[in-house]
Amino acid sequence: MTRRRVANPLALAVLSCLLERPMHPYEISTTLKERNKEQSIKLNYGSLYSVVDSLAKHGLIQAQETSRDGRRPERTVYAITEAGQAEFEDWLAELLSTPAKEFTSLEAGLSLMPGLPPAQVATLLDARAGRLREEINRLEAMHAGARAQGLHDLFLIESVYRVRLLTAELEFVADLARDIHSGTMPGVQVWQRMHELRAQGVSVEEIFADPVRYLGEEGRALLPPDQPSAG
Amino acid sequence: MTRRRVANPLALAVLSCLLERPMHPYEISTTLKERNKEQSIKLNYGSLYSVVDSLAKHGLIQAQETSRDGRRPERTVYAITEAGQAEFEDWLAELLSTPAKEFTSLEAGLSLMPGLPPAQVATLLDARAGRLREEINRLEAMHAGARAQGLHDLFLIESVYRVRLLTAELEFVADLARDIHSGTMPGVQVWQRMHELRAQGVSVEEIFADPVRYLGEEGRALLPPDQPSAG
DNA sequence: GGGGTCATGTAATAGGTTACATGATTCT
DNA sequence: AGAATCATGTAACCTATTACATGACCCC
Repeated sequence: MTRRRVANPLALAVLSCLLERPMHPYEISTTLKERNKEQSIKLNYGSLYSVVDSLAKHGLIQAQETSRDGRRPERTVYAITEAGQAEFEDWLAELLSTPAKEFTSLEAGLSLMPGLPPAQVATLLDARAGRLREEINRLEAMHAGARAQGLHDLFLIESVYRVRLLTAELEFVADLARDIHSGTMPGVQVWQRMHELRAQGVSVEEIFADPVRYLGEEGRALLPPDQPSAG
Repeated sequence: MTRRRVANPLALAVLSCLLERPMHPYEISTTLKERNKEQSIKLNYGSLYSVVDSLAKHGLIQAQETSRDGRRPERTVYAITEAGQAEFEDWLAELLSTPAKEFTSLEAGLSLMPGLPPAQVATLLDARAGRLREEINRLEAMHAGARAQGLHDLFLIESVYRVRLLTAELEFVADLARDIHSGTMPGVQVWQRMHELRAQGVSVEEIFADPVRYLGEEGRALLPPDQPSAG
């Protein structure tokens, strides 16, 4: 059983809007955009209507009225219920207090990194570092502007956090690219050699079957680590 | 149009296995688990079979044979195609070189943080910091063990990265909790006051309509920042 | 020899994303 | 007056997750 009846974080954003006053879905979406929440919570129209339906079905919000403005489509206005307020508080508390296992795309990439030759990987990481610098600069310029307008950091907090994460990522990526380029990192030679062998038509399977033959003593690191090497 | 025909990162992991040799889906899943890829790429059975079907439909892998071992269910063995190899390399290169916009749950939480009173938020963040410390310790112990076995950092790289991110998160969270607790952070007083008013039954809408009345001069920060304040 | 767990997968359902629809307003 | 954009939503499709199924092996 999934923890929450409605699991999409967009639902939490919807609740937060309705906590202020009743709105119809389109208005919710524009409100979220105005306040830049869509930078932190994925928003798209299709999902929004799904989520609103689902919240209503579970009694966390309630359709209030259906109005019509001229010949525009009908708009259904929703209000939050007591159950919805409770869910909002509980959910937000959970988000803040409990780290979730997140799967980032870089982590996925790193875990399969040996699938490309080291020189190429280092170059790709350099490119990433460049893009990270750009993004960090963009965000910091934005913060400076906002502060100049007299806005407190509290209103930028999620973006400040994002910059911190991006900075940590940048340091990591830049260091790693350097270590691979320079070849000083242990294991890079073996990695390089594996790609040379594959280019010569030796299959990965063969190499794994007898790594020491193909890779020399260094290849021993590819053997299953569980065997207690006697002596 | 979605960038890739098959978008789930699990598909990339599948391709990486088949690059080594043909396998059937269950074997792919055990291989990924053995190598701890499931720490970095979300794996579950249902998705695996979806993804394999989809890869086959798009010609990135090919069913080779259907064998049967005693009375066990039939197993279909798949091999990677040339198109699949190309896709693997291109996709992996993209993952490494191009930061994707990721939506983390903490960022979502931070962006709605004012929905709970400051003291509670600070306490929740303290709890998070504790959990982060535990997780970091757990991972570092694991790394130490792996290195003692003679494993290179290259084989731990995705986990080392994860520790870096968790550490950055921890620093941020601990600092923020401290600043909120101490009340030194600008804006915390207003935030606190808003919750007191709400507890007295004043709606968010009313406060926003006349923030200076309810919150004093500090409330001016809640007014839309775009108005050029004459003078 | 019965209860768990491994091996292997199928089916049903729920959730999310893309594409489409349609009248109103505004711009040139 | 035609093009673009806003306002508002519906429907179809695709993906992913959960639940279920079923025989084999292993342990006590």
